[in-house]
Amino acid sequence: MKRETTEIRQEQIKRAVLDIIFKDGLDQLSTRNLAKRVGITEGAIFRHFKSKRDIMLGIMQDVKSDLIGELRHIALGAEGSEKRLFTFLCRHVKYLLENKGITILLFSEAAHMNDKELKDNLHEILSEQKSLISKIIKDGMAEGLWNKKLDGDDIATIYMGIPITLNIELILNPDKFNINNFCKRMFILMQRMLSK
Amino acid sequence: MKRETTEIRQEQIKRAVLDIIFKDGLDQLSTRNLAKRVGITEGAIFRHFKSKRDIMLGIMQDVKSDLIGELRHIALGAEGSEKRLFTFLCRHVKYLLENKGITILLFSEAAHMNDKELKDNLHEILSEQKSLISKIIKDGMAEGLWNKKLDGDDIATIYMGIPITLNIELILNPDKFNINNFCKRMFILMQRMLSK
DNA sequence: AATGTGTAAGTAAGTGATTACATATAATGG
DNA sequence: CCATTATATGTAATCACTTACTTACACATT
Repeated sequence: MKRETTEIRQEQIKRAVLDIIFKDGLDQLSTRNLAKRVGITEGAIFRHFKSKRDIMLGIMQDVKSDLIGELRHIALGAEGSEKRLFTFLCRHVKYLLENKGITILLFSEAAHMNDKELKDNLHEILSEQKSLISKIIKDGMAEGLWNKKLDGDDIATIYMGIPITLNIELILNPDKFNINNFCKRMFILMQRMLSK
Repeated sequence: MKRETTEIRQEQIKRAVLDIIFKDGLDQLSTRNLAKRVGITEGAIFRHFKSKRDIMLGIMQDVKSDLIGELRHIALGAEGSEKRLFTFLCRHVKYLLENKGITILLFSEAAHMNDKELKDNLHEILSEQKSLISKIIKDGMAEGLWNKKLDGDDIATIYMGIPITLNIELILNPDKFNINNFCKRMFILMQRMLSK
């Protein structure tokens, strides 16, 4: 009967959620399995989170503060647009690789769309990413770097597909998919799309 | 007690699956709700499919024969690569718009990855799409239309993000998202990416 | 002694699937 | 052509099981 503080348990539980999702699949994400993975009983889970839904909200909150926080910092930074776009993309990819269950969790929430708060959170996360990308692109156009006639939103749409596709490949093709320099390779294609 | 043939019921049931997924969300997809939507009882569902899993397999089979069949026909057709790429993309988008639950269904199967047959089906669907795209791109390069130095697989990766992103936008932004000329707009960006 | 963290055993509700039985439609034989 | 038998499609009730969550109680730390 090892005891830990709620703070520690909460982190362990959120970690376990992502771990289960990526390694065992979404259907294995029950409070039973979650408890087993953390090494406590099911009841203890509810000592640290008032509901399963609350765990999900907590994870989304982490994404907002960790990932979005960093991405915002990059996008609004002082570097040139080209550098910012590259750093942004690489940071984004890195985060997804370090938190492999995140994408599935987010999109499963989109698919189970009966919870307004969860859906709003996801919407906020994605639209913020998109608008940060749009910002970088607009800056790059103003700098005279990229073609001004392009629609920034369309570019952002294409951009958003990259991390999602990455995650799907990671699930379906964990061995075969070439992850080396992934962000660099994608960046080059984005650059070509944007060029004058 | 209206009676219909198994063939008709099977179609109705598969339709209802996609309808429920897109309109009510994945968590509403129970055999109970399915029966209600079709207008029969739960037991009757199992008269026409031996399991819920079999319904999913049936839908995947439809995707393979309908969508993939058409895409293959386009990709391997006699038109120029540029025309084929455009037609391919537009057909792909059109299919997803007409079968709005499909993407969610497919990727939820990827997320619940404990069923090898379902996962293999999904893998087959996606990798076939990718290789058809790669084919078109390779042809275009051989025609001297596009930059030969580009990695066809990377382009295909970017391409695959387009339909997925489309579907996510449809769920999260059903009103705001601009669907007009979507395939044309995406095609233009693809073209820029491919250009010499 | 008080408080925070744990456990074991429950709950009600929902799941996919099966059962025994009913009835509509088609096929058959006189 | 009609009565009878099969067959295909339907229903209502129920199955065993899983789910998220709760309760009553125990024990560790301070």
